[in-house]
Amino acid sequence: MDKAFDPRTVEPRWLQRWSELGVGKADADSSKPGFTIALPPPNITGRLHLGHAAGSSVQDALARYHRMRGDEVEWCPGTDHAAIATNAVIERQLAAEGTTKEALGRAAFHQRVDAWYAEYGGHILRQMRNLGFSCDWSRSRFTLDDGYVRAIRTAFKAFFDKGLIYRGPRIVNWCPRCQSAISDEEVDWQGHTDTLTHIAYPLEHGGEIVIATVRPETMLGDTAVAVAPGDARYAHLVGRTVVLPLSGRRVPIVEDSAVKLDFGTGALKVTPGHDPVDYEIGRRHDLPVLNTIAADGTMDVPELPQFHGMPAETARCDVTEALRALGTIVKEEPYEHEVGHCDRCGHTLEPLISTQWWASMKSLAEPGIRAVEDGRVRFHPQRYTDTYLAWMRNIRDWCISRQIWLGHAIPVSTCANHHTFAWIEEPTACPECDSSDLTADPDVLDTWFSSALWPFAIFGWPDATIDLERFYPTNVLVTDRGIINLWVARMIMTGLEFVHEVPFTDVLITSTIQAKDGSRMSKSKGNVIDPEEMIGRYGADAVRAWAVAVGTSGQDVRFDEDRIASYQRFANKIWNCTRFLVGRLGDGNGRIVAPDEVAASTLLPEDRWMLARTAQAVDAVDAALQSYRFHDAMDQLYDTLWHGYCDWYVEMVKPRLSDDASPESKRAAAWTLTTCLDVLLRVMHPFMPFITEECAQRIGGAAPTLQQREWPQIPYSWRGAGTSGVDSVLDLVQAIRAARQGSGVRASWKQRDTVVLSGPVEGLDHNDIVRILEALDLVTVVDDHNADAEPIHVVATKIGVELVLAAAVARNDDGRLARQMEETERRIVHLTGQLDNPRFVERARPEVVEATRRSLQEAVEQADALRRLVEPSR
RNA sequence: GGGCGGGUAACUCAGUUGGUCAGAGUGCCUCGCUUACACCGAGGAUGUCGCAGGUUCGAGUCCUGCUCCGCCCA
Repeated sequence: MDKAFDPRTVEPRWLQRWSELGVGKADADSSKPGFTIALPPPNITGRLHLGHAAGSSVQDALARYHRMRGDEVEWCPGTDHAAIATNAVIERQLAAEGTTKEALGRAAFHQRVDAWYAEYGGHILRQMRNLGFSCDWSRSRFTLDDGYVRAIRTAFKAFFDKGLIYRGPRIVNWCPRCQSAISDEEVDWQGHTDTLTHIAYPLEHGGEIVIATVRPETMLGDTAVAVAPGDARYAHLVGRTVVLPLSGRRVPIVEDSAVKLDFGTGALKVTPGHDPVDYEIGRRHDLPVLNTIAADGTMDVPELPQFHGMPAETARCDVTEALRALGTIVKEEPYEHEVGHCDRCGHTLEPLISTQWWASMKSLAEPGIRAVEDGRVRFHPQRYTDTYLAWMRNIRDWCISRQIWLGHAIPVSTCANHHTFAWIEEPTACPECDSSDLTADPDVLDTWFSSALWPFAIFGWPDATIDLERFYPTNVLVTDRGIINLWVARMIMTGLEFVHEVPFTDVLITSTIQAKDGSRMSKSKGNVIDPEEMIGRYGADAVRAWAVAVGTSGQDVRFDEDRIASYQRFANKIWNCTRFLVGRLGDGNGRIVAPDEVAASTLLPEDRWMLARTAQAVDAVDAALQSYRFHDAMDQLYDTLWHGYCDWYVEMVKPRLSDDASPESKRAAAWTLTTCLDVLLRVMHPFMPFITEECAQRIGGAAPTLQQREWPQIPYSWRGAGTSGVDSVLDLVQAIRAARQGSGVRASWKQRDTVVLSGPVEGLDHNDIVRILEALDLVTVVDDHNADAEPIHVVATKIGVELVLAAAVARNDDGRLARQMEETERRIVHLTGQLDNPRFVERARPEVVEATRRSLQEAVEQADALRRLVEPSR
């Protein structure tokens, strides 16, 4: 084995092996319990980013864990057609070529799209395969697959026939660049500093009312001025008429509770055609709706030719100037607010009235709310339940149509006799009047409509397939909190509606990885971290372990490359302790000769100590994964392998592996070393699959992959075997080391020091203590020290010693004992105070009081030991 | 404006029902290249757990207010 772990030579070997063994492929006929994860489908033309890598690491850990637990695991991958994004790319290409999609025609446009998919599509899944994620690649799905299209049309038609889908004019978020409506959930709000302009609107018959707005250009579409009900400043004006500057139109002053008293002047210009709040006000007061901005974002005011056709942003300045010329600008002040941008292309959105298809959500939301309220779906961390419920309880109808060409056509046609109907198979005649003069709807569906069907559409719904029966509902959904409403909620609603079962029982929300400075990672800021680069630098295991440890706390985390590096070192540690066993217990061919199990009676206390620690780690991992606390699991494994196994156990046991050790003791040590490493490798495998495979392979008799090994079953005998005695000796070792260093002895001085034990350790006989002490440190335990040697006194938790340094150094009491004494006494005072308080003894739980008493006793014992050592010798 | 979350060692973060919970990793200081590992080992220093109140025998841990920073929704 090489001196250091090199992921670049190890990883490719296992990628190939897993692929040959078909590790991810699920058998729908298996009789094992099922465990299913639907991979949140990434954009087919996308590239893997850190968030994907982190989320996939978590899913892979779950998948690998459950395979080892004996479940039939289906982790179904796939991709999403990302209509708006891809549509935008193609349109940009066309524009660069000096043409448009309209000039090209639909057929040619779709050819362009197919060519684009062929060239860039699926790259992200290939990246995932190359990183060893154990998805079931044989079941990979794409939202434009034929079967998937049928699922979408089936769902659409079911909604349509139930009257849950309707078409009508409403105010929408319109992207003038994409030329399409955008749903509320896809609006990217960005902070802007604009100008809040106060404008005096003259009243008919004299007087004025001053309104404040950040969008003066929309005043051309004002159809009212609103004030808050009961606002004393304006109550006398309600019902009067405003004469709008520039257009001269007469509009009423109304009262509406949407108006905020303390915002601006307390008087609001109402533009129902171009502001969602105003739209609602307009509905309540039956105001006319004027469209003064066209779909391309230019002013549509033919009656005012000086503004007509200019971009709205330009018009904002020009209108302000025109008003200034009229002398009606009262005040202009800077104003910070949030402005909606298109999620996909970044363009500023323009709220405007548009005729769209809508899905009525209220009746679908109710079962979805109940499913979460009664715990059929659980969010982790739990608090996201509130995010979900708040949105569901205030749900609004969903704009499902998009005016782009790419995507699923809205499966609706209208015949010459104005019969409108939804269909699954493309129709040739109207089902009502048999007319063959049909017009198909030109719009396409929101991509999220198809995503909403993901957990069952991937398994063949609407057909009653074996896969659907076997794998639905899925168990866990691992995703980002940003799409709880956009996606998770909708999957729950459609799952309940169409398959009558929740689509998953647990939703695990992963952390958002921020840039080092806490800002959001984004391509435009250029602060994006490429996961493949990190993997190249530190190895896949390091990146995975980091992602799993850091990515499930439910808290945002700042990217910290050093943290990944620390897991690289951990992988190296795993490698090297395996290398140690291969060196000492190997067959000469790089494999460990697995010793036969030894009789329990031959195990020494330190062997039982290691078995117990290993058992504890396995239990902790199981418990942690039960509640998705991956961080705890990783911490436990890191600590047990590095500090328990490598730092302590391997060091304790080294002398027993030499040729002059007793064969029985050597066998016990060899068996314990091998067995514990094997167990730890298996338990670490879900988190660090490559290094664990590579090392486990070197322990004789292993299966072709750890994925075919069982999750360790810990024998009862491993647990609870009294190990506190060993811990006490280890404390003592640390104390001796500290004392020696505190005395200024050079560490390189290799003469053995002498130790005189001051008392027994429970559960250990004298030989045990001597063996462990002498194995871990350059000391010899003797009955008594030389009378003229001056000892250093050392006290650990339960045991004290006199340490005689072999090196003739001047005593350099650094005040260690005095500090220790002080600390212990402080502790005694604190604990005594607590126990002297009758209210504590009365009210605290008995086990707490008991624990406190024990602590006090230990402290007193330690103080005694300190005194015994210090005082008589002075 | 409404809601949620965060402010714990120099840095990045853990702290599951209030009672050894003041931790880890990194960094820093001292020492050591001892045949598993310098991607290492041994030892060490560092925190009035954002601020102010309150509940409690006892509070990073619960409640209230304030403050700063994120996110979601309007």
